[in-house]
Amino acid sequence: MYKTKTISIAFKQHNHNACWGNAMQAAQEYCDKHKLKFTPARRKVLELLLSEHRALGAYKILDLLREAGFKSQPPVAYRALEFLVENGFAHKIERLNAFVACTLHGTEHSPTFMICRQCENVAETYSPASNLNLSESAEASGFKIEQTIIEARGVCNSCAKTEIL
Amino acid sequence: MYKTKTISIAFKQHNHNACWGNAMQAAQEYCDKHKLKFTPARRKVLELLLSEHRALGAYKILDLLREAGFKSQPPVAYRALEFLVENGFAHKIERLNAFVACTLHGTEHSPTFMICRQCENVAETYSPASNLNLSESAEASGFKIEQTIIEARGVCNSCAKTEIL
DNA sequence: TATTATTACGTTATAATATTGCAATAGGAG
DNA sequence: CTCCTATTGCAATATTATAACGTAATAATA
Ligand SMILES: [Zn+2]
Ligand SMILES: [Zn+2]
Ligand SMILES: [Zn+2]
Ligand SMILES: [Zn+2]
Repeated sequence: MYKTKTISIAFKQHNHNACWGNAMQAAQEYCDKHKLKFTPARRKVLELLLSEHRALGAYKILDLLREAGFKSQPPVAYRALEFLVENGFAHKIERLNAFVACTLHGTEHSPTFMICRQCENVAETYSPASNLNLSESAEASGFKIEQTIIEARGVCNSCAKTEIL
Repeated sequence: MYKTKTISIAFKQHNHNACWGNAMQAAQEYCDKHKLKFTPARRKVLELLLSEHRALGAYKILDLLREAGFKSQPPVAYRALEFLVENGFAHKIERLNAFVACTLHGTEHSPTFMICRQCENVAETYSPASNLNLSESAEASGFKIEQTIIEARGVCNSCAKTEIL
């Protein structure tokens, strides 16, 4: 677990070990600063989500928590996930009923997810221009947008290569 | 049911009776043309979805089917919904685990939904420009987008007026 | 028409996802 | 320490969705 091997995130090569460590450290610092309790269960769930750039379902997380010696009733996972999502450390991918660690924490952002339908890796990007367009058209009808989530489904580069044609 | 009263769709005033009738007729014609079986359950579910511009959960639909004299085991609703979604007559709103009738049927479209968090009305619009931007940035990382869904959450005009401040 | 294949339906059961309620406990503020 | 609040432990339950399988209806073929 937490190998140094570079894996594809945002379907790009990167040093995932550093990626993981930076994110955990940033989370710790953010919690310290905002007096949030980064309890063992919350920390562990974030570690699990960060271990790969894939979406994990709540019950998968629950299994992993149990393996790690935590209690394993559903609320354990759901409460930790709620904390992480509320504080911007993770996002829920609605299409998958699953969760990913946020790769853009701290910045105010409307996330766009690119979800590979084959490997279920999830890349998160900003979506600045598009949201702007959307806001304008919404305002025309008096709708006030508070949050926008874009979920794009497709195939990543490496899965496309191995696809049966 | 199916009153003539104009209600807010896309959070705009319109003659919903005509809106409903046109959509049902278009669905019938599309099914005739494509040799799709527009069976009573499928028709009824589309009628229900079209009766308001709100998202309905599968079990709510199931209740309404039962009231209308249909069988009421979950597969009855899910099968009809699957048919409607597959053929573009309805969309699933993932955030709500619920379904809305498509208001842009026939046109190839990547839907954008504006979902009022208060009344749960759902307006569907195109999202042309934004998808273009997205495709470009996706291609840069080798990700091939097949489908994009944008779900914007907020408050509609009329709910905003009544909101507790 | 008879034969075969396909599609849809009826029914039961169960899986997968998520929440509620309440008692017990742990940490901080005063 | 004591009060207060946030968090946890635990049991039950709610909600959403699918699997499995036989039957009936329809379509395609002969
Ligand atoms: Zn990484
Ligand atoms: Zn992939
Ligand atoms: Zn209407
Ligand atoms: Zn509203």
